[in-house]
Amino acid sequence: MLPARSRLRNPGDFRDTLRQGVRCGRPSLVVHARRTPQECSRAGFIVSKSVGNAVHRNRVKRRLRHLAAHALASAPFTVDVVVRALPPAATAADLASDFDAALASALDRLAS
RNA sequence: CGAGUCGGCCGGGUGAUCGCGGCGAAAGUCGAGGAAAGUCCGGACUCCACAGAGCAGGGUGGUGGGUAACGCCCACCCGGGGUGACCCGCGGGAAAGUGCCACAGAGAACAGACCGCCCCGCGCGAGCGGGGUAAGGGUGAAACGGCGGUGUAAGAGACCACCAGCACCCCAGGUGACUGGGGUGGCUCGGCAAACCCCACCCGGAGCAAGACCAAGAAGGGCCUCGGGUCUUCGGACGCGGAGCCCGCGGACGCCGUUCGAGCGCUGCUCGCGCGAGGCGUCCGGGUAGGUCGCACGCCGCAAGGCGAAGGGGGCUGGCAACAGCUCUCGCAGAUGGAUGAUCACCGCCCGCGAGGGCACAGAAUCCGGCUUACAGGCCGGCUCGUCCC
RNA sequence: GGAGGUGUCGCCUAGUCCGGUCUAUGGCGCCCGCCUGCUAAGCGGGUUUCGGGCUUCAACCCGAUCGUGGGUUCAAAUCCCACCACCUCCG
Repeated sequence: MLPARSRLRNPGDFRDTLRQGVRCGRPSLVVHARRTPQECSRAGFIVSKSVGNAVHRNRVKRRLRHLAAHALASAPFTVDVVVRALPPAATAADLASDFDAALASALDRLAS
């Protein structure tokens, strides 16, 4: 999954990424991303109470983190990414394709 | 065999690949629950100087025991339900006091006469007036013991026998709640304390965002209002800037105070006991939201090792039991935008003819003991009733 | 993690402390009528919801209902217990 240095860990980083980054939505989630001068890419996740109880929220967060670990390793440049999970994420079978599509679109817009 | 009742336990398994957090130099090793939940109780621990007294306030409420403690658990008593096993009960006090008992009804706690019954007087009569009467009717959730007899104008514990109930006394049993038996008394006394209250016992307050240490910085945050912007379902929502007010840090000035003592002691008052050199007001300046410990077995020791624990399991002893004692042995999640996961295969269970689909409730956040609530499916045992067979 | 608060008609509320005709008060909204040439405003009336009597409609009547479920009481929106949902605060 993601080691601790590849995770966003304070509120300031979250806020900067949400406000200054590009945004791409899919039915089950929204991806915010921005380029960063850090040595490695980082990811953070926002899973609100409307997604489900603690078990479902943890499961969604872990699946997303697993997907992000592969995706960020193959990104062409280092980025900070914040993924906001929407209520359909709890039961979405195509969470992986939604995430990949949203992140690819975000990286395209950052590259241009 | 059928129906029922009570209790205990489990909560998918194995393997492969890729990963995450703690510890470790590495190899490696450990890594969610019976409820981790709700936060309803009780403790440990930390700070408030100590955790003191009285009042106020809050809690508990049959008895005896268990426990670190409890509002929890066990056993027994009483009341109610059930043929029974068994279940349910905030289960002290209503002759300490205050209060309430709507509507209906004559009358609602002091007694009381609407209908009826009886007597007397008046009247031709229907009836009217006065008195007696709580046995009958009616009202109500509740109407001042029950059945029978004596008695009487009619009646009435007015009197009698039996029964129920109350108070007191004696005897027996029990640690006790209480139970059984006998006697005396007045003849009978309503309900509500999850109404105030009285009685007995218990409770100091806050909580790991407690608290301790280190580093950095001298900045901000909140409320309200005005201006303008974006979106709008026209209700409003979300950013930006300015003025004012409040809070926190530093500085300046003024006032009060340093044993004749300001102020403080984190729920209110009084007392007592302390701490105590700063406190209050005005003006000016201006921004950190970091880390380590607490914290995961602890303590002592350089070490070898030793000692200990409200932890799990086994055994023995005591006890009806809850539980306690002794002994052996095992294990120890510790994250902080928060690890404990993902994919696949086989087996197991459920639904479906099949293809196939599904596998409950639910995720540690300082740690324990309880309670309550949620929960697919499964396992084990005790007991009761009914029917049949031996 | 901890500390508190609130649930009453479509919406906002009163009533809860101290139990009783509460078949739940008021406002907004909605419906009907009057007024007007028409509308607005104004005036008058009705309106919690569900089930049943009940049948073509209307009117009327009965029962339940104050977040949910139990309990105390003759009687519960009100008192007690448990649960559910939502909201606020903390350095």
